[in-house]
Amino acid sequence: MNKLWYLSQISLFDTLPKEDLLEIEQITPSSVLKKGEIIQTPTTFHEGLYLLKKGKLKLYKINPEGKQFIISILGAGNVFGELDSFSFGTRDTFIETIEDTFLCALSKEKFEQFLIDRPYLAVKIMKELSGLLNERDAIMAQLVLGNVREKILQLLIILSKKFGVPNGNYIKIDMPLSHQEIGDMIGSTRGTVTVVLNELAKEKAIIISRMSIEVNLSEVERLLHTQ
Amino acid sequence: MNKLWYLSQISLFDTLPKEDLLEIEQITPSSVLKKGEIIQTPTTFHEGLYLLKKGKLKLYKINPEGKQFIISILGAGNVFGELDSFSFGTRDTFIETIEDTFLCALSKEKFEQFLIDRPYLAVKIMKELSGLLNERDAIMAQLVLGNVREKILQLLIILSKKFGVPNGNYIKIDMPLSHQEIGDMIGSTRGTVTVVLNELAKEKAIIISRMSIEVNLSEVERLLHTQ
DNA sequence: CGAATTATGTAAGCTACATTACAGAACAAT
DNA sequence: ATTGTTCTGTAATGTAGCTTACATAATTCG
Repeated sequence: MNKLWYLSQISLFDTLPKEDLLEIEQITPSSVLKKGEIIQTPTTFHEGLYLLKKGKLKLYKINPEGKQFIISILGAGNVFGELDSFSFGTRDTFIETIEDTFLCALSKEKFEQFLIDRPYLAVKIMKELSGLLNERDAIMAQLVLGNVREKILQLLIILSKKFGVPNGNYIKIDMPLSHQEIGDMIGSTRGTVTVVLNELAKEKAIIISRMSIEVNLSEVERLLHTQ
Repeated sequence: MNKLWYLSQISLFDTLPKEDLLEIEQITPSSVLKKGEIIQTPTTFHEGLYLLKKGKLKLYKINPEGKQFIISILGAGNVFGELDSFSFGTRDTFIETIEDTFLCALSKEKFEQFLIDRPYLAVKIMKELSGLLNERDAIMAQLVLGNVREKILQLLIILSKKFGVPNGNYIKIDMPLSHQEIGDMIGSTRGTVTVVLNELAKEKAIIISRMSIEVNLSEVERLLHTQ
């Protein structure tokens, strides 16, 4: 599996012709990161865009009391980083790998030139950003309006759509995921998450084991809409 | 005050040369709406982009129990609407005027042609969307991590920066604003908002009267950061 | 293997905030 | 002026979910 294969998996660039992909491959230095490395904090970021080729990142904020809120999990194909006053929603956040990860970096100059040469890419990015924005709005509404059970149900739906791998009647969320981290994604606590997950497991909506969740998507969706 | 004046106030278009503004003016039909009109619901939207020339809109979602969450307030200079799979964060939302409002509409064809002719506009839109995204992330974190008092403090900061008019040592938020609506913006309730606002007024951080709030910005910021 | 670490289960007690309810004040409409 | 409507103040009561605490199981690491 060469570099080129990864690039074609990256949604933002998936409509580029082959010669463009080859060019990106040549101009982008790539880097390898171990699980648990912190790539960025609100005070230490460097300009540039990054393409996530393999692995997963969590994007989070921390409040003055040290409580963490995970805004989003990025997987292969996502882009992040900041250029001028432009970013993919990663400004003032912590970014940390939650798996071993491969990145490739696009410098400011390279990206700008790339953009000038290919006007259709800008439209693609506009749509990508617009999608992120709509997604965030939907999540925000659920975070504000729902109770913990509903928030967990919605989170499971989102994660299994984004990171799900079919496994019989269930969809396995392909990611190590502790109850604490789930709590940090929905603004709840470890203990409460444990209780709700066990409830849902008893109702056969999910199957849980240590650091792993499998989702019966249709059942979870049903539960969310019939609360 | 002619149409052209409004257009130059619109941030997305504020770097366009005069001849471009003139062209927009000619190609955009404008419309006038009374306070309280619902422009869009999740099921009734029509394609096109809209420039808000004067007035204010609220953008909100409603959950199955009928509870409302106001995602954002748009003022003069903001753009909204949807084209293809592209929007400014207004997908699946209700949009309602909270003041008498003037809009001008850009059709799909006009907008696309405009974009093709002016590549720098795409970059401007990318930055605009990216700014919205970062703003939403910051708000979301506060909504999840903060208590009601903190959420109100942050909201007052945002609103006074976006809609503030200096008035002595205070900044008047230039918008009719009930306690219910404030509750709907932060996921709280009318009664709780009343209590907290009266607390803040007693602490001289704000001055309140019916449907009106003036903010002592530095004091409000101090309170938020020293909780 | 044994020790240290991390994830999970569970429960008592507390608290911030919602719910509900009522009353007065400001405003709008006729 | 009178009536209806909307906004605001306040308080009693209820409760979801947080805090804290402790115990067990699973994993990692020396």
